[in-house]
Amino acid sequence: MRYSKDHKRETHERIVRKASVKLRERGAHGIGVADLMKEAGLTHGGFYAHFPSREALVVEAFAYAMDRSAARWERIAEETPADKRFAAIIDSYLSSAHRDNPGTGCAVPALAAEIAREGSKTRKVFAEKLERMIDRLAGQLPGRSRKAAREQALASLATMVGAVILGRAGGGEFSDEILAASRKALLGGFAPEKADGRKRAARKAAKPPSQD
Amino acid sequence: MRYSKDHKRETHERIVRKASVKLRERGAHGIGVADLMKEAGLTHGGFYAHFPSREALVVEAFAYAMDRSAARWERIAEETPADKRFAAIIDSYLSSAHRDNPGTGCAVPALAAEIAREGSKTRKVFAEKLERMIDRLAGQLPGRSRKAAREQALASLATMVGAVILGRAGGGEFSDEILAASRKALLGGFAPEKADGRKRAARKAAKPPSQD
DNA sequence: TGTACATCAGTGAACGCGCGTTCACTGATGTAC
DNA sequence: TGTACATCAGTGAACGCGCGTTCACTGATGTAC
Repeated sequence: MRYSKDHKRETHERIVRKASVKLRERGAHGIGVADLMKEAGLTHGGFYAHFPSREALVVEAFAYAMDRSAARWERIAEETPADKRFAAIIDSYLSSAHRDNPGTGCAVPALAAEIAREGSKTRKVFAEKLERMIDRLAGQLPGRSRKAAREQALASLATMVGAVILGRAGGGEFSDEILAASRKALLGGFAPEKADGRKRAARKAAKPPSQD
Repeated sequence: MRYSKDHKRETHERIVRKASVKLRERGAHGIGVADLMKEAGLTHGGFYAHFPSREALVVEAFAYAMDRSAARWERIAEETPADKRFAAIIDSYLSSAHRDNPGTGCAVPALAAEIAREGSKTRKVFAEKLERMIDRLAGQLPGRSRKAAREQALASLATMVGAVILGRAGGGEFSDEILAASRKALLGGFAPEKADGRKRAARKAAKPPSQD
């Protein structure tokens, strides 16, 4: 071998990682192959040494982002006492930081509507990754039957995803309002993060926290 | 005037109406000017006699669809006893018929994620139309303070939008499951439409019901 | 009422640009001896 | 250890296609007289 054993794999992963950020920020059709490669510090010609098509990268980057989200939830669960885990996930998901940084946030609010229009292969990847996320969420709801926990996880995820999408699209005052109302609905009135325009602006300027 | 007074206005409206269906089905960037005009029975060259740019049509078609959704909720409210109005809207929104027919359904789950990436002018139109929808929804929650009704309407809308998006992207068994779980969460266990794969297929084949 | 004229909604060819993809080439690095 | 060679990750020019937009033209219809 002419390059270190892992060289190509590392490049491949770097492309996927950088692409997953840009795709969440700009949408599945919002950025071209040349820009995607530039993000990874390469030129566009080399792209096809790593992926059979642009579409293949989109699917891989999307799957990567969803795995990161599930992993993040696992990490939050490890770091939090059992009875506060669900609330900790909700608070993180419905934070203004998550809303304001789609590139490092959950891929579902950023890309699910576009996934719905893709072929069955892409949708299948999505469905698999989504199951993992739901399992992680349902796992933080003890003292219920498996069925009841799953039901609550599904409905909670719907609220979380809808709130982040609406918050991002609406902007302004409304944007804080819908996060707060959704948090309240999911956690029963507990609302640690107050809506605050200045705080929002400050967070936006700060280094984006990872929500992966 | 060479043509009947309303001729141009009628054509304009027909383009907007047809475009609003296709845009909801295929996304804001999923269809071209030529196809959009073809839908209205015209050729692409005439487009710029009606709209300054493709973008302008997208905004207009989007606003049109959201107005239709708010109007639809008003109509449901008129036809339903006061204490069942909220449930009637939820049931309609979280139906498999709505999930399976994005083109005639609510524009929010179809297009909100893309709206979030548009300029402030588009986002402002979205925010205005969304307020109307929220008012209509909050209006069906009597016996609460205005503030409490609005909060519940916001959180409910988040759940509704998230459930339809996830249902569309996920497909299969999951798709019925998330609608049912969300309905249960919003209405407290009342679930008139059972998850049923065959029924879903049958509805899909049938003429799409309007969810506008 | 009938005829000549004016208007403009709509047509369709053409343009320019961006983007996904291809391909001949380069040069850095590992291997053989 | 040092040198010649082989490999292939990455380069960048080029191609072809689709799409938004422009524009000269058409022809249906209303108006003037």
